[in-house]
Parts: sequence; C-alpha cells; structure tokens
Amino acid sequence: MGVTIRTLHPWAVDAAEGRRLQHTLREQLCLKTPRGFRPQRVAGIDAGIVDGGRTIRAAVVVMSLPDLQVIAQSVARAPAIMPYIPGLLSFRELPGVVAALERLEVTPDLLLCDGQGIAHPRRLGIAAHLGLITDLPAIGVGKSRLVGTYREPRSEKGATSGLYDGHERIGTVLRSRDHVRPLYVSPGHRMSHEDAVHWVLACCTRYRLPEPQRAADRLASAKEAPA
DNA sequence: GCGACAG
DNA sequence: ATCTTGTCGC
Repeated sequence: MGVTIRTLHPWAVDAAEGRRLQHTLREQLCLKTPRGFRPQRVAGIDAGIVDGGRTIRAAVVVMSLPDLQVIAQSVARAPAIMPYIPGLLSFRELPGVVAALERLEVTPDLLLCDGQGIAHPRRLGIAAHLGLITDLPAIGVGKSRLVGTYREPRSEKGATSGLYDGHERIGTVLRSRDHVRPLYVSPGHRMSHEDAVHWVLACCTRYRLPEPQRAADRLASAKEAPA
C-alpha cells in the first residue's frame, strides 16, 4: 500500500553537492517503458510554498485510466530548507512530495510531475529524480522550458516537436489542446519519449494541463489547507 | 564577462 | 512559485 521511498541521499545539500549527486544519479535512469505498460492509476503531483516561503506543501491526486476519476489523494508539508535554484528544483520540492506520497493509500502506476524529466542540464529534472527514488514510471510535464532548442509545433492539439540539447533528444514540445502554449514533456524514469507523450495526452481533456495535475494544483494551493 | 534560468 | 481584474482573441 502507498508508495515506498528509497533514501538515496540527504536533501539538504549545497549547490555543488547537489549537482554532483545529479551526475551520479542519472546513471541509474531507465528510458524504456516497461513491457506491456498499461497504467490504471496515474498520479498528478504538485508542490507550492506556504508560510511566506518557509514551508513546502505538496499534493498528489491519483486518477483511474482511461476514465480519469479520482481514486485517492493526499497532502503534506515539509520545511522549505533549500532555496529555488534553477537546475536544483527537486532538492527543494521533493521532501514535501515524498511526505505526501508516504501517506497515500494506493500505489500509482505512473507519476506525472510538474517540471522536467530528463530535459535538464544534467538529465535529472524533478520527474527523473522522483522516478528514481520511487522506482516508478515517471513523466516530467513542464509549463515552460528549462533547457533545449526546438521548432514551434503546429497549433492544434496533439502537435509535437522534438526538444534537443545539441543533437541529443531530451523531450517533446507538445500542444496539449488547440491554440495554447505548449507543454514540455520529457521522460522521468522507466519511460520512453513516445510513451511519455502518449500518456500525457491520455490525461488531457479540455485544458492545457493533464487532469491529474490540475487536481493536484488545486489541492496544493487550496485555501482550506488540508495539511 | 553576459545572458538564461523548471517551480 | 506568487502578486492580481478584467479583457482580448482563438
């Protein structure tokens, strides 16, 4: 029941140590989708700050596939120890996310995370990092770009364009609905580029963001603070 | 040295 | 991330 978290390292690190850990951890990433992968429970994950910046509050909402009905949800908080440093977001937000996952009553098949997967300077964005410590398939869904170059995808829903760092494919720029700014989708762990796009689209109905993430957003920033 | 820079 | 209302456009 719930999600088991592997403790691979401490969260409070300085920038140099954080980057060193990322270089080491990326070696353990798997960019292949499990054989016959058919997720039935997708978790949308989001984190935000409260207490005027002193606390991270994270929310997880698990939905069924393909119907996208809420199955379970959880909220938790953790001290905001680390500042926000581009490239080191996971060290700041994951402590809260881990706390929320630990109190979840079900085990998701797939994690959709706000931010990048491998579309990161050292290929270890928050979705890749979370996938590693949970050992679950994970996808990074960013609302904006961290690194990489691309050609603008066409404006209809489903249009895609490769995101590259030099000649290396690091993600996909995806139009999740007609005439909206695209999403930056990249594999986190146990996931291919192609399947990442497929499952993100499977969660997008009438809004730019996947439903599980919209639900998690609401929960994480709800005024009636559950946690 | 200068600009870029997930949430 | 967060500050903030109505408004223009697909």
